[in-house]
Amino acid sequence: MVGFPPIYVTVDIVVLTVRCDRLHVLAIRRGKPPYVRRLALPGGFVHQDEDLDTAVRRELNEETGVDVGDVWLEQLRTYGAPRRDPRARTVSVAHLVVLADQPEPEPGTDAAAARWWPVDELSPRRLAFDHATILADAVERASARLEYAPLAAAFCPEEFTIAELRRVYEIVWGRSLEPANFHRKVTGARDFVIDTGRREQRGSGRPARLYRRGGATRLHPPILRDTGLAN
Amino acid sequence: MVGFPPIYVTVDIVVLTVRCDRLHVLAIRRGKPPYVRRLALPGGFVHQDEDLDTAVRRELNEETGVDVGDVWLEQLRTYGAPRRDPRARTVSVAHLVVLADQPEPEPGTDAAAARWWPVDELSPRRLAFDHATILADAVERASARLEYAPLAAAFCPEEFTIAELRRVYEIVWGRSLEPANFHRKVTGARDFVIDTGRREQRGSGRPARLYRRGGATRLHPPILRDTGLAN
DNA sequence: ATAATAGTGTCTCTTAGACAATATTTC
DNA sequence: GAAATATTGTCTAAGAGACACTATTAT
Repeated sequence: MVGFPPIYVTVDIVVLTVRCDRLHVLAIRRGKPPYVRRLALPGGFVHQDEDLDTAVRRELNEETGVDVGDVWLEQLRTYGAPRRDPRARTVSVAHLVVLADQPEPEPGTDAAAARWWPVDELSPRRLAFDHATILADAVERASARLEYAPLAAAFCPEEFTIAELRRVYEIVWGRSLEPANFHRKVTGARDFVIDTGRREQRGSGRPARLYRRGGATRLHPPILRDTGLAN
Repeated sequence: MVGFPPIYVTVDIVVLTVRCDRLHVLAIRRGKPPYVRRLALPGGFVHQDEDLDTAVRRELNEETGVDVGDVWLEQLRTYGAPRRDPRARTVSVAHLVVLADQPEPEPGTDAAAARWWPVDELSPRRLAFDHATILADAVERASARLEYAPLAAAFCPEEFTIAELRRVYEIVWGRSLEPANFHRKVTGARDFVIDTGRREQRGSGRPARLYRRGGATRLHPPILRDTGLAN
């Protein structure tokens, strides 16, 4: 292996959630150069004896205090432009994590610097390194996953109403969906959501049934975002 | 950056093509341990000043003599289990490359060891490292891409008939498609294929129109593989 | 009763899929 | 003409989308 200068391997983590009807991402304000005072995605070096997703769970816990028990976690893609970090050659394996709405990270811990930011307020200039690209790729991935995978439920609490599920689609896709058709679609798909039998009453209007996430790994047929405009 | 032992970063490349009506992958017989005489995917170390896809193109050219001008190249995913290579800790960024049928790699060159293998003849035990997993993931990715991306044309020569395009789908998906419906679908999708005006005559039967790949990056609506069975 | 939200019915239009029919070539 | 393959026509069924309608709660 001589002659091949080693490269630092890191993980970067795009943690998405929905709060106050907006898509949010977890980011940390940098305290030192490079990119002082800019925002960065949580992440860090992969340890010598650690699998990639193990590193993701460890960093997430260390840096943000997020409990990473049973969350949506998938590898996004790897970013390796030679000068993406001015200090040294690093290759970063980016991951996507999706959570239900969480309280703000605990103050007074290592996680204090981490905060939720509305994604649409993060102009590319506010982010360090190539993190704007990574974030954009993550949002696009989440958008695409909603079409045919049970990702929306990962944005919701354990039990949720169909309207809550629909709001996730609407917020991530930035368009409204027909409540009636959406309802039929997701309740009709086999094992996509499971009726708990309970109901929720939050305000005016007829109380909605509460559902849990079903065991299906795919939604078939998918809910397509567009009507061909993207062609 | 002290305290973080560096990790070797490599690229592994799954080069797929269709020859003789079967899906083939380019693989190299290993000459030394570990995994002597097993088959390995082409690949190698990422150089210090090289982007990831630059490394892919360089390795592909060096190891297989494949001309990597205008081919389908996409990043697949990154494999980083701590002991995936018994010699040292390596993280490999796997890529998918799709080509039209090529001649056998040139004998007498560095590429001599590389050969095309029918994918369905490569039992996991014949492959080195975690390359069986990578190959399986690559085939699954290609399968999925065919549904909504113009990947099939990458398996075909510059100009192709609709029947050739359909054969790609049939071979990768392992099922037959209705020629009439497939024809309507792909010729009807905007900018998916472009009629050259020419025709090809290869044997008996009415000569088929020749098409080129269109500029569309998406096929909408997609051609779905299954009818919900995968749910 | 009215407002509000949940959930169902129904209609139309598009598309997939099956398969018949036609077109154009070689033998 | 017979065989083979390409391409178009036609029918049916499923699903998407629009929207009317019913159900169940709070005020």
